[in-house]
Amino acid sequence: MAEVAARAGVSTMTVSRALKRDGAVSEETRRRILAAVEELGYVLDLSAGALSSKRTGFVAVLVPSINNSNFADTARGITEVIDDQGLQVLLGATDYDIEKEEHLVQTMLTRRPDGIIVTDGRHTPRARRMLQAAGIPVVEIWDLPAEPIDHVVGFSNAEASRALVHRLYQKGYRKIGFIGGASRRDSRGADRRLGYLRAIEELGLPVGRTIAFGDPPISVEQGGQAIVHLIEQWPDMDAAVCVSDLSAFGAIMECHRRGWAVPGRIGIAGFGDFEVSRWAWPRITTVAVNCRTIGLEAGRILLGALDDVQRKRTPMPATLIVPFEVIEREST
Amino acid sequence: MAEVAARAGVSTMTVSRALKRDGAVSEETRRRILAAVEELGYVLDLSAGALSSKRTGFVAVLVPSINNSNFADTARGITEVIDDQGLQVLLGATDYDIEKEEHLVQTMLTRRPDGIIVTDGRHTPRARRMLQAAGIPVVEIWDLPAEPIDHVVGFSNAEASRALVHRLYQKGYRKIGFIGGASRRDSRGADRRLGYLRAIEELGLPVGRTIAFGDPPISVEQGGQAIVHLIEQWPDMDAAVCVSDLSAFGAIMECHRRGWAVPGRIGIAGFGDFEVSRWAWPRITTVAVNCRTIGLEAGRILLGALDDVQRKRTPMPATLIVPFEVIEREST
DNA sequence: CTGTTAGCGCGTTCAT
DNA sequence: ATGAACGCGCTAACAG
Repeated sequence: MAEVAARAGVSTMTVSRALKRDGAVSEETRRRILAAVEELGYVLDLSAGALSSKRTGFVAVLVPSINNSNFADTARGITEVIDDQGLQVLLGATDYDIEKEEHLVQTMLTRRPDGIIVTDGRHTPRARRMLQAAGIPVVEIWDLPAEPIDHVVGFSNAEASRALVHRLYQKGYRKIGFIGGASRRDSRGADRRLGYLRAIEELGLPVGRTIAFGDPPISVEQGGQAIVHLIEQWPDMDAAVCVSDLSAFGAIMECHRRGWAVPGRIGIAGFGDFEVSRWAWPRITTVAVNCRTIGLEAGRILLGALDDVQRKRTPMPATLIVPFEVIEREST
Repeated sequence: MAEVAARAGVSTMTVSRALKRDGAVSEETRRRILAAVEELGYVLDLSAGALSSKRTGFVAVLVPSINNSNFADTARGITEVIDDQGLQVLLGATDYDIEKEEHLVQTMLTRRPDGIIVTDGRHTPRARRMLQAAGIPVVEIWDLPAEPIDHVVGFSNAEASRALVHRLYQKGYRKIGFIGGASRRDSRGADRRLGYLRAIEELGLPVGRTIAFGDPPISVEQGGQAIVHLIEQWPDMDAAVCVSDLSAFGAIMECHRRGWAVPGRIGIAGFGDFEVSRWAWPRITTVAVNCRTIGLEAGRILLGALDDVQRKRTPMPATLIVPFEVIEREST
């Protein structure tokens, strides 16, 4: 920067200003500086800038998996909003593991992000403590934690799942099973199961028709295996609710393979409105949540909080509930 | 750090050492320091460390899209390798746009990454210049650039596609069409089309049977539309090669919907071995590349180069060609 | 609109 | 095995 400054005949401070958005620099000076930058191939060093300005421009984002189009969409939404402000996302995947989340939180904090977005409201006590002590805005997404750390953008997975079962009931289904992951690692999956159970009970339908399969994310293959178990165990089953569209898709493909008509023999519904559900044959009934919107809103709330911090106002924790929608398609 | 040092009765330098892997600190001192760290809830500030050590511990990774399981797998592979060494991935998505790539390269370099991994061998001249001038190891992946910048981990998309067409020919297919994106933005897609054309010519099959659809990534929906065009335009068509599994999947589902048997009426093949292809009905013939391996190897090569740099050896540019495999499944 | 001074929180380097 | 002095490259704060 000193070289650029020398070449442009100004001080480094003026170069610094010219290279920022808000820099109050005369047009002529800026032109000379940018020319010098170009000639020297100079690239600003933000890590040094971060040290002196005490703002790194990083936003840490923790999702269960980037290899899941729902979370990838959310991450994109966050990135879109954040990019505009010249901030940079630090993405981490927890693999649905709160221990791993704790470790990632620690690693991320080491980079001094200006804010952090975490998926889920479940954390280890230590992770929770670190998040609270970090002194930066925190946004928990994709869930409605009972005790939010700070801001929240999410919805009730249980309510959504319950609404889906009610809709199936209205369509005439009476023997409704559930296919989901075995462990309690995936709290959203667990919530969906809860909503299913609540609905079954409310409606007085036969209970206990649940297949639990391996560690989340339970995927296409396990959906296929589960539907076979379900039908073999309870041959009168007329519908199956799956913890996600991926397992619903696997279940439907397995039904084709065995000559079980969907929805003729059995109706199948998923969760998440993945792209596959819109184009599968039959198209899959599901619960749609606007994943990108979750990301956009989380990003906006974070930016607002950051702005508050900069103006030395105390940010007010916000909770934003995004809508979900049961989408009926051909599979039920 | 000064507070930790005071509490542990040592200098900050000793704290710094205790917090690194290689730190030469006595067991007793380290124990006291870690205790102080825990009591004070101290978190190391790597951005400050980066400034003085001149190593940020960042590795920039540019992929066309994170919402594509192939690239997500590669990103995971890179992260796995890189994490072990305490490095942190800075992920960016170019949206298959080399202008956007140029902008991202600039943004990333601003963070002073220790190395950078870019997808594809096509770059704007300015991006190329910036990558070369950055003075850090560069790895180009997923392609075999004619003029590599530095290291390469990839394969020939054209060869892979060509092999697929030859395999279809062996199975008896003679009227083979191609479904892909319209623009030249996706260089891997363009390469696959090239390989298809080469094979068609070598085998003396009827040419011109190509449907080009919108901007990449062409996806499930466009696959469905394209197969209809293809069959209506050339009713004697007996097979279609799709630029990716997603479009192949869309094509197959559309065929189901219209009562065109796959592979009875028409054989359909994809590219990429996405999970959907393994579980769709019928399972989809495709070209498999080990995406995670591309990531792992790219990460390893980068780490090797970083090690060379640290030991002040000049790293030798390496080119690693990963294997591909034509996988025949039920759809052909 | 521009410059000066000081310092961000560490790690390097050298000394002990 | 440990410590002291210094500086990494930039920006905040203030002055002009």
